[in-house]
Amino acid sequence: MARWEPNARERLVIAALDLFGEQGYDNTAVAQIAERAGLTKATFFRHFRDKREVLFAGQETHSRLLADGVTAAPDSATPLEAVAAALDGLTASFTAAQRAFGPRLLTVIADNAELQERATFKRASLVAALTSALSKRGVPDLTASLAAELGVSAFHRAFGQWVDPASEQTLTELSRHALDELRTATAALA
Amino acid sequence: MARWEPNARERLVIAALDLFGEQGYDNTAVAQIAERAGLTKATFFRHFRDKREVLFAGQETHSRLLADGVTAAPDSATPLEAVAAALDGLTASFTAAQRAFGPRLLTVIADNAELQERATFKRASLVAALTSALSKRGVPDLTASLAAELGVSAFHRAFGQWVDPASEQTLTELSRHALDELRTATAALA
DNA sequence: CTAGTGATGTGACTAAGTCTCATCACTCTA
DNA sequence: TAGAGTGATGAGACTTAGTCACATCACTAG
Repeated sequence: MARWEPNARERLVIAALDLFGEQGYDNTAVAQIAERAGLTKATFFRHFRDKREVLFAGQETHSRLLADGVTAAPDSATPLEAVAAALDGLTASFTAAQRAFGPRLLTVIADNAELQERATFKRASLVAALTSALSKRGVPDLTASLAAELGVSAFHRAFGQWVDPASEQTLTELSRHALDELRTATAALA
Repeated sequence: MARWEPNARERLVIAALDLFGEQGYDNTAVAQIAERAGLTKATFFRHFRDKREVLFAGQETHSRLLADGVTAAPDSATPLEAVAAALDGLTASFTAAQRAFGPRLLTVIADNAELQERATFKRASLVAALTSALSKRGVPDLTASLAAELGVSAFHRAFGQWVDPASEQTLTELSRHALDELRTATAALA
């Protein structure tokens, strides 16, 4: 038998998602989340910087995956091709569990301004990570940030579709398709 | 003589900017800001939703200006031309006082993660306002959000340059130029 | 068997943000 | 001109996010 029940972090995330769904984010205290997970408030804050973060844990990993994907792309790849490669790496990392929790997660976030703010910031962090990785390949600043923006847009659109139980395509497929659409729309713009 | 000293809101903004600059955002309590402005904590929160908001007041106005600018653009205007017109309207609304406070404002924001998060969210609100105004003109979704993103990017780049005391160009000129550069970079992308 | 070590609990503390009620200076109206 | 609003403010209590110092406890390495 373990010293403590394992997976404290995961238990906290699930408790939080459940409670936010049942009562709303504002009506749920951190102490209550911790209690449902069999822990205390202090332990919650050892795992997450703040109350919002419990729904966004692990996003640093996504930034890393994107950056690594860009770095690993062949020198001959155009900026958008490097972004596409990075998206393949990122999307491949998603699990069925993440898909299953997706709809509830998106609903809870959509219902609360604080959470939308955090989500927006996380999105911007992904863009920044991609931009910086592209810059290191010698891509000019403006081009890099545009390509990064397209990549993250594609990912978010794809994630929204993937999470729909009716969807039958892979997250990777959806993401490639979304990036293609965005590239086309971009070409039509200028 | 007035019932109360006028311009409570403005006094709060200035007190906050001063104190954040002197002591840092985290080391400044709302009660302290209110005190320096000759008011109390409760009054502060009657003027601003939260502590961050004191540095971002009036941004709803910017969203409205952008949306109105897009709506007012001639039917014949392309999406990017409508965005350019909206930027002209927005940038024309900025005052010398805003330019003077700019550097301190940007410094304070750059030094604090909470404030960066709020700034990112405000930026996203501008993009959303522009996107929605473009959609109402019949611009397809993807095109609308891309054009909106370009517009807000241009504005932010321009604002950063304008606020530099060494700069001699108008905010409007800088913004037009930034949008041109972004359009060019976009064309090179696809 | 003992000295760590790392995750957790405890409880006190600060400050953000909310809320209710009182005040006060001015305005409008009879 | 008295008296009834009115709107911005003050006072102060209250909840909860977030921090911190210190204790505990179960396991591990020597």
